[in-house]
Amino acid sequence: MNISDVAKRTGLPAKTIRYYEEINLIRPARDTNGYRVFKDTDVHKLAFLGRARALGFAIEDCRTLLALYEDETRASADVKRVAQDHLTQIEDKLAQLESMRDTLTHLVQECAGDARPDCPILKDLAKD
Amino acid sequence: MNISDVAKRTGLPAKTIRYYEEINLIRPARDTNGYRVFKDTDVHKLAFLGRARALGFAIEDCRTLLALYEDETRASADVKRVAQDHLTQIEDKLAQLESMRDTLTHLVQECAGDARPDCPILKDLAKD
DNA sequence: GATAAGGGTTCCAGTCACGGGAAGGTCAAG
DNA sequence: CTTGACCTTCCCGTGACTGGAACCCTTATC
Repeated sequence: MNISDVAKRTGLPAKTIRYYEEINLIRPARDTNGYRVFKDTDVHKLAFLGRARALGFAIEDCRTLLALYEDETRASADVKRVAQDHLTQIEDKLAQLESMRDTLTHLVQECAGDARPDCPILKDLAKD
Repeated sequence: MNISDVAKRTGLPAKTIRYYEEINLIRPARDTNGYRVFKDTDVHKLAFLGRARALGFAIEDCRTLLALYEDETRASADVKRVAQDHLTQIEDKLAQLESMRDTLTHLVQECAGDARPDCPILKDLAKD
């Protein structure tokens, strides 16, 4: 299978697939003409990576998860720890964004949004 | 005032202040020895920028907001639009993160997290 | 007068996970 | 034989800094 077929199947851009090879997440074979040749296992790994990325895991986490996936003697605790750490980071980020949203929502509501220069948003940003 | 004093006052790292000068957000004067010399207006601008960044505004938005702040004939509608657009982006990001959090929370709960290899997290990532 | 500490300066490289685009090789169809 | 759609590698740019090297300036101390 060539790269564009794999891209269609996995939903990943070809660029991304090449990048994943470059950083050794996958190692597709090569045809005599230099084209990458993907086996089902490659496609499967890429789909795995795509889903892990969609859950927000960093590339290095994805590498770890893939290694755990391929290690049949893994402990589920190792997987859980990676996921739990990531979940904690997401929750931190959420709290931060919610705080921003709350402040911004308030400021936007206060602002008349007309032709006059008076603006509580700027006033807040410029407060001493 | 030298850069480290400004860093203390604004809470911004000196590196960041130099960066803001490099991209022309501020233009501090220079002493004969080459040191940056910050006036109160510079410090004020930097504090403004720090607060805008803390609300998640992109640097280019900060540039716009600063320009609006300094333009006494601005329309508050222009400020509000920038803030509203940013707020919308934050809400999109929030929805995305919440979706990740929900999925991850569920998966983490399902995972035994013990020495056995069986793991619903990996199972989910590897699903067809 | 030498030196050391603690400022300051510039410049370069790295971060993260790709995306865009150029230059060029390969393949199947008409 | 050419056209068009593939494929390849390589290099640059993204955002907003951060770290570090190499070097200059000032002040205090020995």
